[in-house]
Amino acid sequence: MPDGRWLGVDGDAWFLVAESPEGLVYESDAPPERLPALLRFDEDVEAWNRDLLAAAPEFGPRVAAARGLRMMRPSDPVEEAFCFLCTSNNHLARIGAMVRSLASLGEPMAEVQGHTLHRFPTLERLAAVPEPALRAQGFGYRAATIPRAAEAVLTRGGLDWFQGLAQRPRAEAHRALLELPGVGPKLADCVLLFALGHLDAVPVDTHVWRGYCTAYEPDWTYKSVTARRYAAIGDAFRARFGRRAGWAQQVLFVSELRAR
DNA sequence: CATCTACCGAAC
DNA sequence: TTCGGTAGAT
Repeated sequence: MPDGRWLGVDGDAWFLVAESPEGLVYESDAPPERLPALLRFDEDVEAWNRDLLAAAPEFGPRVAAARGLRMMRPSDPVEEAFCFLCTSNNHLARIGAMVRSLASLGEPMAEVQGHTLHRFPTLERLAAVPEPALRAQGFGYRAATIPRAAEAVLTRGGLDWFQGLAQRPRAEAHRALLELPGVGPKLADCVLLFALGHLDAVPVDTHVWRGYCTAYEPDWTYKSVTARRYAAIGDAFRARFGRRAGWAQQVLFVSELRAR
């Protein structure tokens, strides 16, 4: 919003959030516990950081640099997956435009501050979107993968199948997500970490790769991210940080970003 | 196994 | 011209 507030949707709820010296002040159509749940205010981030520092003291400066970071817990894995489908090989401004474009295909759910807010479109709706329509909206080659990925999810059982991945072992759920068109190892790990509650998933993007190579594998710096090296980073994080591996990734990611 | 290239727009 | 995940070829 122009006034610095943030207006957004998660699943079937909208939130209008402002920062104040006393903390977050917000309006929403959801019960009061919904935003704290979305931002994991019910979790003890300081304890997470203590776990990180106990396992890796060299994370000290990164933990300090990542102060204020929240790892979100979005409610709908479908919404999460298709938003992440927009992020591959892409920049933030364009991602935002694409996500808003997808959202506009969903059912209107509220009118807030003059903005019409929409639920994220259903899998059926996404599967039926003509590729040319998305091309015209600037989706580029993702215009083809988005409807195909929606079709692939429907073939496997739709939303129930997707939500069921939260109960499967992480490695198995990762393999299942890789079968979706346009979803590679990084996007699969993002969906596992944020939407499916697999807190030991470690998405490796360009920033995490750079930070990891600098700190732990200097010989890899000018090499490419192969499937083997990708997996090795996640395994190393899980061996070192256990259930905090995903949080360690978040801290590494944000500290790298903020150092640029 | 790893490396290369195409994909599409944005930013340099 | 470089950047950035995925997919397919080599």
